[in-house]
Amino acid sequence: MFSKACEYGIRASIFIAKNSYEGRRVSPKEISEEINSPQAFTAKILQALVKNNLINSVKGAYGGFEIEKDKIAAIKLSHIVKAIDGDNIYNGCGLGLETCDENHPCPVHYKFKEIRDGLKEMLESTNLEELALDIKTGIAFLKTY
Amino acid sequence: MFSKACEYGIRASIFIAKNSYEGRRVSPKEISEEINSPQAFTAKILQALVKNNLINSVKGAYGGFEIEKDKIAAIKLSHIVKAIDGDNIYNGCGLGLETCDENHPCPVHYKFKEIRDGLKEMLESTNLEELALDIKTGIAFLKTY
DNA sequence: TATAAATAGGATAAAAATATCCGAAATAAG
DNA sequence: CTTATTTCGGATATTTTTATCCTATTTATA
Ligand code: FES
Ligand code: FES
Repeated sequence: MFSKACEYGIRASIFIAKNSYEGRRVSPKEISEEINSPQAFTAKILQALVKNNLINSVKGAYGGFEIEKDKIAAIKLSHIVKAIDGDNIYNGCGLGLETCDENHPCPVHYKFKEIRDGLKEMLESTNLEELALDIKTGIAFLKTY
Repeated sequence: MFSKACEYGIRASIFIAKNSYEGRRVSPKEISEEINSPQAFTAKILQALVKNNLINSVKGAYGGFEIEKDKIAAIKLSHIVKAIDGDNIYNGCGLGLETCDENHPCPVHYKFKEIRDGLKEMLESTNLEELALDIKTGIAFLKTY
């Protein structure tokens, strides 16, 4: 569904959000340990999120990654997915035709569009605040063990 | 969403189904031209579908690929997807945790499960017959141009 | 200002997905 | 039986994704 990069990006963002609420910046090392992802690769993804203004980075001693508290609720999963995987998932044809065009539909167009729109709606209506809260309260997890 | 291989596999299957209704076997060459896919790669995917008993191959002169007419309606998209992409799309965690486990859910588990189950339901309730018919009547297409 | 601690970012490497090539095996028809 | 045709399947190549490594740059603090 999503690329590995995107999966890591979402998990990392949730972890950063949780820590930002607690007033702590986190490093790629800590992040990758907590979400069980390759450190250097995760760092690259964080760079992309910074460039897209979804998270903040602070260089130098006592630096790290954070998200402004009052921005957390405004960051939707859709923003993260779009920043990393682009918007093929929102607009692309399910059978891989060059463009998804209602005037020249593939055989699964109408059925697929429903799923795709459902996913889009879900990603657009889910924000980092609620997800971070689920981690904080311990009802959800960012790694298997 | 699906791999290229899976997209080609679905498009090829629909094309084969349509031609099987018309009593014609088709070659990888004709298939790849009609669905706009790389020929040799498509041939490999067809082999996999044959091994999974979803389509039939006939070697030698006047051979080609076909689907028994009375099997076409019984072949669901879900069978093709499972044969090529496996069942991660049906069971896998949306955030890439090793397993999707209700007892140890990721933060998007419940929201994601709904989408995933919707996709599964769609793939399981869509068969090759209806899709081939849409191609035959010209209301849907297997390539862009 | 010097030092230590961090992220940024370019260069590479490894793995997986996508794609091509070619000879072997099978089969229909003459 | 021979020939032409066609799928099968192994080997290889290319591209994309995933992952690692190392140096430069930035910044807080002593
Ligand atoms: S044309 Fe294929 S999903 Fe719209
Ligand atoms: S645990 Fe992530 S989708 Fe179920």
